[in-house]
Amino acid sequence: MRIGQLAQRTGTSPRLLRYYEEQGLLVAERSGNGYRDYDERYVERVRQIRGLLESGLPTRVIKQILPCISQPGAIYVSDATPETIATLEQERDRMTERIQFLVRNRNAIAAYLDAVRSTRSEDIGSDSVGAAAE
Amino acid sequence: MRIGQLAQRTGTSPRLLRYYEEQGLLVAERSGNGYRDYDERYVERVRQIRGLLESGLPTRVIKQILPCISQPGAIYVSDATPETIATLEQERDRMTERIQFLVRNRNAIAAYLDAVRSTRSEDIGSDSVGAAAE
DNA sequence: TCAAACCCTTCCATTTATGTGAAGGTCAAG
DNA sequence: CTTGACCTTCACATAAATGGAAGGGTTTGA
Repeated sequence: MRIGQLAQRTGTSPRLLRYYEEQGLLVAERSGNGYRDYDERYVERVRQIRGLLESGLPTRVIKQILPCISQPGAIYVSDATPETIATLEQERDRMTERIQFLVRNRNAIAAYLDAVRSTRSEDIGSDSVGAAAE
Repeated sequence: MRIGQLAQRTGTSPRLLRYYEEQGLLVAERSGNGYRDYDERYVERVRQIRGLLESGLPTRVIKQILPCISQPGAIYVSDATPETIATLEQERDRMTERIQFLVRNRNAIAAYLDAVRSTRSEDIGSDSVGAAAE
């Protein structure tokens, strides 16, 4: 598929996909006319890039971990240098920390919202106490 | 405590803490001489700011959610406008998505590392198969 | 007491990372 | 032969953070 369609299917823009290629994150094949040519797997790959970026990982790191987690089977296990492995272990641990941190804070927000809900319903009376729960 | 000490205890710099104050993220009390005066709770607050920023949340959002999750008891429940509540609900959900995404990818990395480990040990022989497991 | 270390504000410039806009040209299909 | 999608390239935008200088007050400890 061409760049426009991939952009559409991933909710991004052609511009952004070209930018990712420039950054070495998402290098496309080329068809005869010079157009970028993406196959189906690129859809998921773009989503992963977006997600990792939104989770605060820098492109430098994404570039390293993406080839390892894009392959369904661990076919490409061989091309892992010791440095890459070290990076991966480090990032795995960083992600674990980040997850714990986010869970704690998400729960704090949720708790606050619950508290607000009870306060509100106390203020108003006794109506709709459990309404609109998650 | 003064700004230098807070910086030291949070692994940041005075410069950054002043910057956060400028951004409305971390407004300090002032003692008589004009020096910023931080109490113990600011340590955790700084860590929360750092963590949320590293997790990809913009300052605009952090500014809104921080007052709600900093209070141990939900004392300050009252000063929540409907818009704030909407933001909080939205961010709670976004964080949930982010958590799920991170867990999936962290697990993918972990699985890859495990695969590498088995491959390596197959290559070498039968030694140290289950060593250094998480 | 006095110097070093710390603090203050303000201003301005720069860096890094992520992303967007637009100009000028090519390709393909109706 | 026009329209729309694509190409490259250069410039610009935004957010977070850093650095430094000017110019001046405060604390601390030798």
